Amino acid sequence: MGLAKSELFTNNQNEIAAFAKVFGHPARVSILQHLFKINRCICGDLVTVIGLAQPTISQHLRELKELQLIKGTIEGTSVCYCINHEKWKSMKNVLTNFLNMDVSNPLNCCGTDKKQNQ
Amino acid sequence: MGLAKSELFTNNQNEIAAFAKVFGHPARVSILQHLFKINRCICGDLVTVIGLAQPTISQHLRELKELQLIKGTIEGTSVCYCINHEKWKSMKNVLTNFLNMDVSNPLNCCGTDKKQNQ
DNA sequence: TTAATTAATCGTAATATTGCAATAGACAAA
DNA sequence: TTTGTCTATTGCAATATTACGATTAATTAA
Repeated sequence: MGLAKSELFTNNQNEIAAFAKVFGHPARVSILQHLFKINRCICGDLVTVIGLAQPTISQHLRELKELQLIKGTIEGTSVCYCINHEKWKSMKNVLTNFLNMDVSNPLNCCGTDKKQNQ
Repeated sequence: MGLAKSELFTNNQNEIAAFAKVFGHPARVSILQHLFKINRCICGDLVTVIGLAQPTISQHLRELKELQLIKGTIEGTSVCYCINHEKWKSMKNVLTNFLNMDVSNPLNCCGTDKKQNQ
């Protein structure tokens, strides 16, 4: 199918998945790291820095823009992209909450004497 | 192509993407939340709780197992799954480092007087 | 042994993702 | 206006993902 049955899940679960999904490609990770590093960037830079074709970079930028994690400002013929700090902060909250899940009893719940299925 | 050019990126970038990717589906988010909540789970439970078919759940469990975020122990005819806390902790480190990126100057790098490209 | 239970695997259909060449659109410079 | 520069969009090919019915494999119970 290729299509997640999102109606089976809570808004929070779908939101976590949506943010995680956009980080699920190293090019987008790399783009974000670059944007944080230089705090200003145009698309052409990224093509050189990353080594993917211009339409590919543009496509990855669009996915980041759709989640509002970055914003772009037109400057003449080029576009200046930068991190949307407010959105980044709220995304970080959502994901950090998920990553910080913990159990009352952190001991191994499965018997170590049993056969490990893997 | 559908295939990421992972050779263009650092090990760290690929690792971040791999972890994020596995969280990029709400079913896997839900499975992990359930495992944290009850600290012990058999596959059949998940099929009931989540509402996807058994082969689908099994497939999602395999992806989580491949990254060693969970482990399964055979108990009779069923399999007890639980969080691999050591791996969860190291994954959390990797992703938290990424999410905690910050810039020296958190001000908007793009002029607000310019046209917003979106 | 036979039957029942449980989870993994296989096979397949539908859809999504990745990547890029070609093109289009927007702007600046000449 | 024309030309050059930069980014977005379109269209497409290759591959990946999601989901599930059917089956298999492993174990337990009768």
